[in-house]
Amino acid sequence: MSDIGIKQLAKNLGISTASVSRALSNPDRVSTAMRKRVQTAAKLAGYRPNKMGASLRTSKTRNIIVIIPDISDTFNSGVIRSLERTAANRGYSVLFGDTQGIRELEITYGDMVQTRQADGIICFSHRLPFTDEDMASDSFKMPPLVNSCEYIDAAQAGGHIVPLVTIDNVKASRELTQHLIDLGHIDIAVITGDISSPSTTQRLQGYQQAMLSSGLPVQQQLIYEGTYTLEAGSTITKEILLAKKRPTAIFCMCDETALGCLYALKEHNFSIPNDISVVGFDDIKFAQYFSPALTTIAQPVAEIGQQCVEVLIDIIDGKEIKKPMVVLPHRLVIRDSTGPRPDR
Amino acid sequence: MSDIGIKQLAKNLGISTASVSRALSNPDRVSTAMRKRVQTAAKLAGYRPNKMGASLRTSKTRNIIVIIPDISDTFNSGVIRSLERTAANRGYSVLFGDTQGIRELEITYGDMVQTRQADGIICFSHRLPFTDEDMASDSFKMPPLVNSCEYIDAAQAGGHIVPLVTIDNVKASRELTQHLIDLGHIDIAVITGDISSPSTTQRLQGYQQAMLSSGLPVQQQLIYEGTYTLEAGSTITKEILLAKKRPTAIFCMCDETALGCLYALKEHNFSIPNDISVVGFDDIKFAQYFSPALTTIAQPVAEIGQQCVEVLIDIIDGKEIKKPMVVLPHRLVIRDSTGPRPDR
DNA sequence: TATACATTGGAATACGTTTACAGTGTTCTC
DNA sequence: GAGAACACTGTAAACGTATTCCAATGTATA
Repeated sequence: MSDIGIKQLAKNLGISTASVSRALSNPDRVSTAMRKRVQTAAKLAGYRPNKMGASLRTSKTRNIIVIIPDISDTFNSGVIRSLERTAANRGYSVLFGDTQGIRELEITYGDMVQTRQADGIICFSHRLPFTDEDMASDSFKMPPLVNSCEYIDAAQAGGHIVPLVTIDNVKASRELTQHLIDLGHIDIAVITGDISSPSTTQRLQGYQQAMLSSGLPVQQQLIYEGTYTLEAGSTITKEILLAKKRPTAIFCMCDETALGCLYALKEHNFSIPNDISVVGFDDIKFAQYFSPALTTIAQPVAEIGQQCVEVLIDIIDGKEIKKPMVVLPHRLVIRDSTGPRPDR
Repeated sequence: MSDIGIKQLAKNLGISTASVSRALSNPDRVSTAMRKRVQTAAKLAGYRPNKMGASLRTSKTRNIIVIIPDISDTFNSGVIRSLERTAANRGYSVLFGDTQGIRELEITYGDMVQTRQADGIICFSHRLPFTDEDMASDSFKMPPLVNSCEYIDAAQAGGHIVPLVTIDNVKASRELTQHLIDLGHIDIAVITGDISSPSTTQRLQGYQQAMLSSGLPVQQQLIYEGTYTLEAGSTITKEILLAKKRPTAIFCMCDETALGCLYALKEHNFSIPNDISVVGFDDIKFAQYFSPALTTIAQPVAEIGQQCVEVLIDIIDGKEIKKPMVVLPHRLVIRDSTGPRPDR
């Protein structure tokens, strides 16, 4: 803990700094005697190599910057935890940038690779964290970057391929909708996420596909634009209840929204699933404790986080990536918030 | 974005690196003409200063490491978000270390200040992230560190005073218990958090104080040792229901536990608050959407995060800190999960 | 025995920045 | 108009490490 540097340590031992460095970070390039001597001396003196110095020399920071619109979102939290864990195992630290969806902040955090504060980026947004200006420049070089859960349009990315770790949103959404259709539901309302995000679009697609392939009409007035929040679920559900012809099922595009939805329904004395069925998406840890327990799509949170980091590190290490897209399996979890369509 | 350094930029402009550095980071120490010239050239060339180099020189990283047992805990998430935001405003980045309560990981992350990867630490644990061995060493110097919500025993800290940002857990717990007592409850069960954490002990104290000052007995068999999790709430509640003499109220030491508790009660067809009252602690964003909406103690999440960062940066900047402990106001939020003691 | 070869340690350098110090020219003061 | 004060810029030395050369030593080969 004493503020000792490699030079001082070398001097104490009467050897060169090179030997110290080797003994500590490349132990096999040095004799056993030397290795032991240096290592014990280092421990004794409480020597801690200054990572700044090392980083400057090697131009590797062993940091990963995670750019995320809302770090306190429950689904994200799960992924984050896994990210951090995997990164730590691989010898990387994780920095977080919570952007609140603000473009300017995205750019700021995106810049951290350029300024050598991080070796790569994991992004939870559908936009790249670089200015159009930067990306248009012909000297632009895409830094190591992996996207989590949100597809980035190749056009927006200026032709760059952005690796992606995700589930198949279309398919998951189709299955979830099909589950409702199988229960006899015909009028199925949807509360979407932010309409600008591809995950929302994809889930909407899945919904439409399921409806059409069962010969059911897609009713535009049943599609409500929301956000991935509790509040949206609550307020929009009230709106839905005011409709002349009420749906018998509500598809919420995330679990938080579904909780808001359940809340509003119960507030108005609807019985779930007897009067109205509700489904969510994500399977956050609370979902099974909701009342009623929520039918939803479970995303493999831990695997998503892990894969993001693995792929990113591969890119950082300059390895060839076979597939730019990792699609992980989801799971339809049927609980108590869905039931047969009520007779009218 | 082109990989250009300060030297090259200086050479291009036919000036010294000193002038470039000054023009960019100390603009007032340079003539207007020079400033403009350098700034436009820098922008044009896409020059991004290498922070590693700067850090090495200044021995400031502008990083803060946050050591936290569970990053995905809903209460923590809120604080984290605020932390990150405040830090960013003050020009600091935040690194996260999720320790899962594992001692070894705490140490690893605690070491990041010694290895110059961060300037200070914000800690969410009741233990310091240093080995006893290190702390015993007389060359040990406490790095800038602030504790969030958890008191650290001075003895454990080897006599060091550890700044703390928290609410008054004893008082909050007392008020919460008093609320139940005011409703006529006498047999009030408690589901604690991890018994090793001071916040739990303090909340327990508050409970006992309230009981005693109302002349009610503290019944040891009503105090159940749990953890700050959903699962604990659910399983322990079932245990409580099996007791010969059932309590009429349950005090859960965090909202997640309370949700688990509500779940178990409903599963066994208890009506809340008619049969049993339930209170939580924290007021996580879900609390008001629970059914019934949860009576709880609201912690000022945003302020906690902000204060932690402010105090830490003051310490880093070597400022004298007036008070080593910042106690923020909490708020008793009465919702629908509590009601009068039922007649038996 | 002489030569090639493997192993090991040391000296020096580079990474990219900031900053103390020195130097130059300009303006101000009396 | 001389000297001081000032504003600005350049020179060069760090910061702490990893690594590339080289030299030296010991070891196996011809």
